[in-house]
Amino acid sequence: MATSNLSQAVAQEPSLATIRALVRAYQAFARYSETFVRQYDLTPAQFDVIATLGNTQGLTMGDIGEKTLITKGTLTGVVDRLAQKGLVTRATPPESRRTVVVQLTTEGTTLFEQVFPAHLSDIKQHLTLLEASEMELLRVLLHRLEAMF
Amino acid sequence: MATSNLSQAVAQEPSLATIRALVRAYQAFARYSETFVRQYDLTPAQFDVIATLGNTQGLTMGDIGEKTLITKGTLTGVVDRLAQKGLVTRATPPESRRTVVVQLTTEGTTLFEQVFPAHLSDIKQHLTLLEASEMELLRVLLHRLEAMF
DNA sequence: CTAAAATAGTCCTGACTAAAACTATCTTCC
DNA sequence: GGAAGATAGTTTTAGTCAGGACTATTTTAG
Repeated sequence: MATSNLSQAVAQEPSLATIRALVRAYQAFARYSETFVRQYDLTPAQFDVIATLGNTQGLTMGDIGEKTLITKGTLTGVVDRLAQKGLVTRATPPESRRTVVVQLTTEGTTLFEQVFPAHLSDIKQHLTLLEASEMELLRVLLHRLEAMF
Repeated sequence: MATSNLSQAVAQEPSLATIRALVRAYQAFARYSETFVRQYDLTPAQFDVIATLGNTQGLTMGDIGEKTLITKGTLTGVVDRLAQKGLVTRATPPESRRTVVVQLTTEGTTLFEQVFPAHLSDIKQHLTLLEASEMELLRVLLHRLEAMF
């Protein structure tokens, strides 16, 4: 379901077990998240775009790409499919005819209001087994790990 | 470069900052790892297969899929490309003509012996900024996080 | 004011992703 | 031993991914 990227290789080296744990934890979360959003007939990328557009007056392709980390070439196709489903519209503002503003339709907004809070509360429920202090510690350690690469 | 899967959405909810940190740390590592293996003209998936086949007498497609978490349909294409580069061979053992045993060629073994240890020591060098006790703590917390999904 | 450079999106290519359909080969069970 | 079911790989389909080429605009500089 997701790129395993080294998890297997790294497993053979005991001192790198933390990296393996990182990959596994991420994959577990990504798999769970994907299963959730697919209940609404959305791919993870499509959900990301919907979630990003929620509570805005529309964003340019560039803005969306920057926030979701989806590269522009890919984003064109993702927005194509969302538009085909009737969840977003594309518009070219007259004052800047080379930009494209993507906005949720009424249906898109309705879907956003269903799936987004549902997903967040769903994730939060899963996290109750870690205490707040542990959660904070984990967050800090992950930040430091991120900074090493 | 990798699926952002919710990282954007989650960012808006302070209590879910740890999930965001998880996604970011994973992405930083995955991006780094990918850059490394691409120096050897390998994709992450191809590297995973090479690393899995190293120090074995050959594995079946099923075995490789199980260890790398690459689904069988995808694996067919990955092995195709590795075979085309001359890094692996496919063979059908006479005692089980429906299985395919994939094995590193001499060139594949040479590449494995170059890229695998190099990558491991490279990663280890990046990890020196965390102390052993912190690394262990992070590993344990990640395990617990993984178990929640 | 116009030529050159930068910018915004789209399109194209090669690779990976999962899932499901399909083929070929075993195994099981009667 | 032969039909039914399970298993191993391949193929197909739709979507995502990065990177680079391409088009159309806008901006900058001379």
